[in-house]
Amino acid sequence: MTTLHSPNQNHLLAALPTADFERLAPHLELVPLLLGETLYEPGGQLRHAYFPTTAIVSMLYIIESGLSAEIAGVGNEGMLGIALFMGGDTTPSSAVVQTAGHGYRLPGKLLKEEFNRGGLMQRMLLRYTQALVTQMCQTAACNRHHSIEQQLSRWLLLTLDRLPSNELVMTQDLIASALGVRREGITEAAGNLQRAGLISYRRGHISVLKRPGLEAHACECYAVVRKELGRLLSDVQYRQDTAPTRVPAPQLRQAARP
Amino acid sequence: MTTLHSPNQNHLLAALPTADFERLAPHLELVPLLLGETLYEPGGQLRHAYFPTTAIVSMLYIIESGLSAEIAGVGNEGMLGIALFMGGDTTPSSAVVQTAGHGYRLPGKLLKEEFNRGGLMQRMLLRYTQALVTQMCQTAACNRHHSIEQQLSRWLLLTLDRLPSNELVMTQDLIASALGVRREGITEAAGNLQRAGLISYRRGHISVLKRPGLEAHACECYAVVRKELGRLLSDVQYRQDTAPTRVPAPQLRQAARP
DNA sequence: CCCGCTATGTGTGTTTGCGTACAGACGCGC
DNA sequence: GCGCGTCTGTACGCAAACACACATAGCGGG
Repeated sequence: MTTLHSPNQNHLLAALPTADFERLAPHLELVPLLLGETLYEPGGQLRHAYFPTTAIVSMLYIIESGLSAEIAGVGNEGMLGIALFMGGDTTPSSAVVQTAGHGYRLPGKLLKEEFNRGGLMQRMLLRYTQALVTQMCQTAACNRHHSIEQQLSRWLLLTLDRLPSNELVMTQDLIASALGVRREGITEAAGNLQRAGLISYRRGHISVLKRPGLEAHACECYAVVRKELGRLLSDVQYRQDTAPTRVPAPQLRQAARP
Repeated sequence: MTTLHSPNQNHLLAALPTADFERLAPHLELVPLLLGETLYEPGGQLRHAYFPTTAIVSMLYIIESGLSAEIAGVGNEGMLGIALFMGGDTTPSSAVVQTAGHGYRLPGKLLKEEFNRGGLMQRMLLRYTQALVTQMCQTAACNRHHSIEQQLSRWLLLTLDRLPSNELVMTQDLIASALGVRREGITEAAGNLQRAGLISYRRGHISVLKRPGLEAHACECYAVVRKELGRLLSDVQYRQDTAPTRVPAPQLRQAARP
């Protein structure tokens, strides 16, 4: 019998040394992450760290006027709750579930303790934070200089990389608030991509038809983030025992362009 | 006799426990940081960490087309070279001196060693990184949603907070590349601020005349960053011996608005 | 003191994305 | 299988910022 869910579906958890993992395992709680659910409120205390397995969570920054901007996305390659070990227990950004699925959560106190042991877990978490920072930088520059259509392409590709299928369940409204643009802007950009035969759209479901074409439409930002994520997280050693339930290798695929 | 320069002018160095500081001190090298000088090239190896004292350094992200976006600014409240202890020895962003002055540099290897001791230095560096991340998030959102004039106001205030005087030496061209906009955009925005009597401009020199007015012109982003920086770095304990040469207290002033 | 470099001011036309408004269309639940 | 709520497509006018082009002015070096 195969378990449907396993902490090892998350790359960070799967890369923990056996001793560390076994110490944490009893405290890992499987939680369903519902579409649109808010994991962190801006300014609130962080009670848990989340390790997504099949879900994707978006780190959003919301300004006074209610407008938002996505800072970074987190899938099974990462975790949420960086601030727990960075100090200061709160984040200024909110975390919203972008693709429904599951994840494991760990009481914040335990994550902090584990981090402070200073072992491999610490190294991995810091390395991951660095990858996250890279993503944030690229997003910031992309926001500034690239068109909505390019940004949409980038976003679709990054999201797709975190999913097993080539279809994503997602309304244009949600995408718009992730990219920090109007819903109509997404309608138009998505329309263009559809007319170009790259994607197909149907009320809340987007299928990517021609991935290479989409990559050509996207700005360089996609390739850069992909490459950096690969570089920083590539040398991770997975535990032996993860083999059975392990996801089909680091799920982020190779970028097509050099 | 008073020394003109001292590592204690940098808040992070000034907050190190005596034992830690004395271990590092012999390796701290005072370097002049020239206007426009590039400390880090994107993708290059990080040889040194920099602790600005009187200089201000801008972390810039430059995209393929040559356009840029400022990620964050670093003055004597912080340091450059985060990636050294986060893992992966390189940064995707470049670091450019925005206000000439001085700083101390430390061989990267030593910073890493010190970080890995896991003491107060580690806690401080992580805490500072968290503050930096906050700044990056706010900048990203600000890029997306606020006008050039608001962004310019924010930027002037943040820069001013890191300087002893109310004048900054800075061409519109440099500001433009920091904010990732056209030079003409800055000319226009600065013209408006000048006509409003908030600043005065003269070929490479900007004086802030009415700080409160400028704060009113700026978006919320300024106040948010200020507050968060204060919160995260406020509980720092300075060493006794820093008293003589110490800068006039945490130089970041209190935000005017609540 | 003058020259030349560089910084700054200004103008025109164009593009992108925003705000608003509304019509149709899909799909879920009853 | 019907209805309603939500999602999607489209259209208009507008504002912000862009690209490009050029005129002027300050400052430092010779």
